[in-house]
Amino acid sequence: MPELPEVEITRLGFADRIAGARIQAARVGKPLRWPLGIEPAALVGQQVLGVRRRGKYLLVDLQEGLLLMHLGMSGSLRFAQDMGAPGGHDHFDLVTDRGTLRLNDPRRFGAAVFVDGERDPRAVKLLGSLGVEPLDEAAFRADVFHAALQRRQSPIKQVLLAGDVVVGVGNIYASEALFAAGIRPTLAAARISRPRATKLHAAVRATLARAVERGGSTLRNFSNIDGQNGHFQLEAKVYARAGLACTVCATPIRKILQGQRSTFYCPNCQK
DNA sequence: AAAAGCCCCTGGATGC
DNA sequence: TGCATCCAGGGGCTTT
Repeated sequence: MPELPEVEITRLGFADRIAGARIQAARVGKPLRWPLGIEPAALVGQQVLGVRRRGKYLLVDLQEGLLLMHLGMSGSLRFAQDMGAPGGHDHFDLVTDRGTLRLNDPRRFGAAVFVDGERDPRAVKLLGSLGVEPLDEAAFRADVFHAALQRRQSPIKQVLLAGDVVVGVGNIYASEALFAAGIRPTLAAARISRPRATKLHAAVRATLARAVERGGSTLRNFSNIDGQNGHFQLEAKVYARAGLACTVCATPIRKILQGQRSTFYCPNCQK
């Protein structure tokens, strides 16, 4: 579900509201991808310092340690004062004096994991091999991006998705960014010229930034911290548009499978 | 090191 | 209506 824009929209929605809050209780529901790694009761009394994002992970900084949260394919977070009783898909609650942070995740590919810090082995394993942040201008450089692509033989779509070159680009935005750059998703990354890599670099940034502006995409489960849907899906040029006319040239959009994931592209606009 | 497959899990849409 | 099949914003882990 949630790619970088949706995770960032989620973060923006509650980071300021939860910063400074005191944890009063925590509860876990059915098992998520990984166990919390600490007794929920042991979090009580801790203060929440703030919320950062790394790729598609949220890092909730506590006085001692931090909480890594991931939304998986179907997760979403809510933050509210009067949260009410947890439903069948509410699998983690962090109750604070400012409100309750609740993770709802039907498929349970998401997670909430407590670690001592970013140097905790568990954190290193999850965050240590992530690529650069696409919206960080200092970190995401066109020339470095091109050089990284030169070392990869797999199709560019799968390199974008892998997250070890650049993070946060999921299945929707990979297709959208490649369309914006006019690059065929099946093209081997190493065969992309410097000018085209530069164009893709810009397209990745622009696509993600625009999606954040529009509140992310809502296909099925995603809603922001207050339960509202995103709107970027309405602007998708190729994703989930198989058979429909390309908005630029009217050629039917094609759908293919790459690494068990759907890819959408325009066979005329993307070479 | 890189690439390719396999899973984890639930629910909605589609087809017979 | 009932049931089987397919598909879905991810990504860690194992095997080549």
